Amino acid sequence: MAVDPEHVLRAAAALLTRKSTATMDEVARAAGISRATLHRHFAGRDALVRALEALGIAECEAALDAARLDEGTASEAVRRLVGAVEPAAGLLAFLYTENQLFEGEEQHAGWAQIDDRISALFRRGQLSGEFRIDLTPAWLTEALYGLLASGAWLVQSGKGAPKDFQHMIVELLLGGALRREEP
Amino acid sequence: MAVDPEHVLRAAAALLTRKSTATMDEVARAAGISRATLHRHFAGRDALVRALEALGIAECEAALDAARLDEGTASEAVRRLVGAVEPAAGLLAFLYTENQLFEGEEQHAGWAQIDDRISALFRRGQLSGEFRIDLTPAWLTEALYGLLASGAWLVQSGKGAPKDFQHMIVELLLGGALRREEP
DNA sequence: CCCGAGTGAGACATCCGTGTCTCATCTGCG
DNA sequence: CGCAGATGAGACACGGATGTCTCACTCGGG
Repeated sequence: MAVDPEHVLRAAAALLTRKSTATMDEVARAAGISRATLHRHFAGRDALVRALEALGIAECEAALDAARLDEGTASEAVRRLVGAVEPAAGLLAFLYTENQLFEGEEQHAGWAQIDDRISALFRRGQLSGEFRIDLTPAWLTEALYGLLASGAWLVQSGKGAPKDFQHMIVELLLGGALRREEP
Repeated sequence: MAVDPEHVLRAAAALLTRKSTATMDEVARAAGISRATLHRHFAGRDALVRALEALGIAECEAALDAARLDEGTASEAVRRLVGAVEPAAGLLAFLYTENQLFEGEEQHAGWAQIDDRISALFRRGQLSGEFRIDLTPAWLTEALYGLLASGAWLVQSGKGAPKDFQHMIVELLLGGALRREEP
């Protein structure tokens, strides 16, 4: 029975999201295949992570496309983006921390492109007067990543409901914790 | 010459913050001692991480004390807290990700206590009408952790200035990205 | 001065994950 | 039915990190 590489990647993502140090053997088990077969499809752990990275980037790009960042207000676009990226949040959180230990090596060019698209969204909001200008687009982008990871972690640990994911992140990112008189 | 365990811990924290997979040998080198001596003070890598955890908790508690969370408005307390915790942000970011792979094992009770103190601060802000009530204290606490990690990462990667650390985090956490007419 | 605690350097065994290989089994297709 | 390709199970060697041990050196106090 032919193995579906896509399915293997999904299983690997789901496992590594929870246990980033999982063994190749554990990944194989999680995917329901043997270690040998896993190795036939992905040369090694490195190749597997690279493939996951490519998957994460692809999902990110898809979410960016689906969110139509150029349409409507920047706030609406941010809300759509968070909603669209939610299913991939766990995988992204894994890759986010994984990337940080690539130290010397150059990171995948795809990330820079994603950074640019998100930064451009925040910049658009600033230029339209919608967002404050004392917080740099780079920081807002990084903060979005951090909040996505925190949100994914909160949901995964059971301390938050999945249905609140989008609301929690968008409201905090855009509105902040302070109470307002006026919307 | 007697080795100062405190100094060793500081060096280990500084290194592991940047490279979380650093070897015992690398840690020893970073601390300016031999691997044998490192092993005499910390039974193994596990013991070293536990000691770092204790250090991180202690610094967190110290920051919580220094921030005097019960005085003034909750906003002011949050600002003081972020400022006080900044020096330990790197270490905390390391422990934050490290804790997630403790999976089955019970995590150090100290973290729960810290969570409680921070959650209590946000709850105080909500009760006083200062903070909005549609975001749970648990989420605000988790979000603070995420923003601290993102901020530390931004500064460490050179994409942000250390002097902006406190402002970036506090302003985003409390005020959000939206521009306001009124302070 | 001498002694002992503490340290550095290195050897050594061990464990764990990895990568490769072989062989038996199974499945789908002609 | 029979074959070819794919899979599962396991053995095996390799490398890296770890933990332990020994031995020589040094520094500081009695």
